[in-house]
Amino acid sequence: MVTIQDVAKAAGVSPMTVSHVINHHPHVKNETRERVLRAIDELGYRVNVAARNLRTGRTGTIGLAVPEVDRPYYGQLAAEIIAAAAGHGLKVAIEQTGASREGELAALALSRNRLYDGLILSTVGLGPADTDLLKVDHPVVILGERIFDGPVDHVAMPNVAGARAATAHLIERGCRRVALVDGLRRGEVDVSSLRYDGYREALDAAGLPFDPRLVAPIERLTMEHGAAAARRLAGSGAEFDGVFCVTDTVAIGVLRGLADSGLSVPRDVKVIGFDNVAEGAYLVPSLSSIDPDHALMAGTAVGFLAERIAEKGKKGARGPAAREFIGDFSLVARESTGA
Amino acid sequence: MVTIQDVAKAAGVSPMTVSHVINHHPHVKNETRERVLRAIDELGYRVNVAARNLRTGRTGTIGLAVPEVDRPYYGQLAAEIIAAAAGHGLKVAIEQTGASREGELAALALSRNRLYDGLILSTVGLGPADTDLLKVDHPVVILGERIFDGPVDHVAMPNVAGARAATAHLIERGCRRVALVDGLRRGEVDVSSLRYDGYREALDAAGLPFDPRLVAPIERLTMEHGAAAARRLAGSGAEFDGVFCVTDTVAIGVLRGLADSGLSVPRDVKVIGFDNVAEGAYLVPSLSSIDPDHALMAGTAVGFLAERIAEKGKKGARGPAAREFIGDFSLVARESTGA
DNA sequence: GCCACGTCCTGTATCGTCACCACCCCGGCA
DNA sequence: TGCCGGGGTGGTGACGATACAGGACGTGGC
Repeated sequence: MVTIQDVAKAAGVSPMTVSHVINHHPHVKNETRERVLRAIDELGYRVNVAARNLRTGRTGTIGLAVPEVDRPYYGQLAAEIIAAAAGHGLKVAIEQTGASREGELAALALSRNRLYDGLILSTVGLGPADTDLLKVDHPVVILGERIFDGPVDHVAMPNVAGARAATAHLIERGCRRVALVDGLRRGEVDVSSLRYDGYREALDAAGLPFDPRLVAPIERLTMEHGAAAARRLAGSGAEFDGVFCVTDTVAIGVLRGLADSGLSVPRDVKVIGFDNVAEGAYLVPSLSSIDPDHALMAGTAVGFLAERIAEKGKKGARGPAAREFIGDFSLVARESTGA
Repeated sequence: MVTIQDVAKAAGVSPMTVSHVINHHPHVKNETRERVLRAIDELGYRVNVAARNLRTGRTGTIGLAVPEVDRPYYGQLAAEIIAAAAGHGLKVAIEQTGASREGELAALALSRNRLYDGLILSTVGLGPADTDLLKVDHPVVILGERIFDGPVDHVAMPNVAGARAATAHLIERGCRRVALVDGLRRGEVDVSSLRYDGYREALDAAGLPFDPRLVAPIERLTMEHGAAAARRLAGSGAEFDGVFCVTDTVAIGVLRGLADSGLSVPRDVKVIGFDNVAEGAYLVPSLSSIDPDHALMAGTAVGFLAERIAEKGKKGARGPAAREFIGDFSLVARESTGA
């Protein structure tokens, strides 16, 4: 294995000069630099990242903990995060938490082992009760929802407002009995609870009554459960002419379930989702959705994290207190809520 | 920062003993072990992964280079790989190559920097001409297609056989004019070329003529391009009653494009894809596809890589020569090829 | 009584890099 | 002439862990 020493010897300089060249430090004569670069090339020298990491205390890698990358939403999120991180010279390692509290804690632990410079955590399992666990001395950014008064930076979706807009859109399009397919509401700050709130607000604003029979809770936010929920709704005898689905992934399942039940979208029932995953535009009927501007959210999350990582370098200032960014959204009306 | 030395001092043992405890080495008295564990706990000691990596020459992380994780297929592949790697105690960092040759080379370079113990490369841009570039001294497994006589392990899809089966299925269901939507065929070993071969074989076997007007090449294997291709086909005046799509992602677009053109699936046109992505089962109509057993392929790829990594540890034997595993497949018939 | 062996533990020497600081040299300026 | 400053370069010493070799001690066989 060829080390920096070997290169130094070959180029007739000290290892430090080689290091300066590698790291683009100034104060190296052009001629020297070129001699070093030539030696590097000839010997086929490659920096040993592990040694550098040890010396600098940085790994150049951040962790991204998501429930499962194979759900469309998280895959697209991961892609955005990776792209944004690349802009900061950071690599991204993905942890799958399986949407469980344990998985999320395990990801936190890895970060604590200095395997990652920082962690972007897309929480599902952690709740306000766990804020203490987040009081760690390494950079963490929570992405996707809000942990009330958490001690770390948050990049949150416009959950309530988006859900309200989605529901209002259904109502505008003529729906009077809007169903809701959402996940288990465990507290005040999980996606399902927040979007439920938005749904309720929109009903209230329109003066429509809330009918608990139109709420179909599902255990996991998957296509499978979405489809089952739609069939359950259709089979329950409760009348409904619109469905707000807590995520697009669920909505894809719901569209399927409605078809299974012989209901036509948008004629019999209008459907809207949340997340605006790429697939939505290509479904038949195409899926209306709330678009939370993933790129901006991903960019902001990575930006927050990068700042925290940078400020750990300097000893002084701990930087600003926990920040919160709530993304904006736009409504994308497509065929599933069409006339 | 608390180091192994601090723990050793607190527990009244040598750093090595602490190391042994951490790494579950035998030959440590129970009482000693517990004393050490208590010290670790009290001091809040965490191993410094960077230092361990430097000393052992391993990082415990493998790279997974895919074109883009936000395409359903690669997202699902990534999920399987991450799960399989976890079984070997390996983390996975994802590189997005953007389906370009440069991106794939960049991923190789990172691996060469010992940032990763090994690399799983889902090639799209590299061709047989690049086999030399793969002659590297660190573990690499090519996943997804075959680079002819490459010097590294391969885990390939049953591309030709699968495509033949898909096309034959359309023919069995009564199609006589089967169109093909595939990517650019650049050589002999890219996905598009191999699946094209399978398509041709099935036509020949059924005694159906090949009509070049029924081949719609697209630049990138995306939903967008798939939809455009379908509209092009429908508008071209060429008659067709079946479409084999080179991937499911493309097929999702094709279904959309056919709907835009007023064609009904499966009544007017039957459609089949390749990959069996999860979404396929929930589309309306649900998508018939070739299921290549992702879990097995992912498991095999990770297994190959893990073996190579292990054998690098011992100095002797370079292990077996380049291996090749071609996965099996099954045909999943759904509504899109229904009566 | 002696040796061989297994268990349990330790001292020391790196792994390859970069931070820190010292240093040299030379031109410019008082 | 002497001093200063800064561009360019190098020496030293960790970073925190583990590999390796080996030592102390106890046990058991002959």
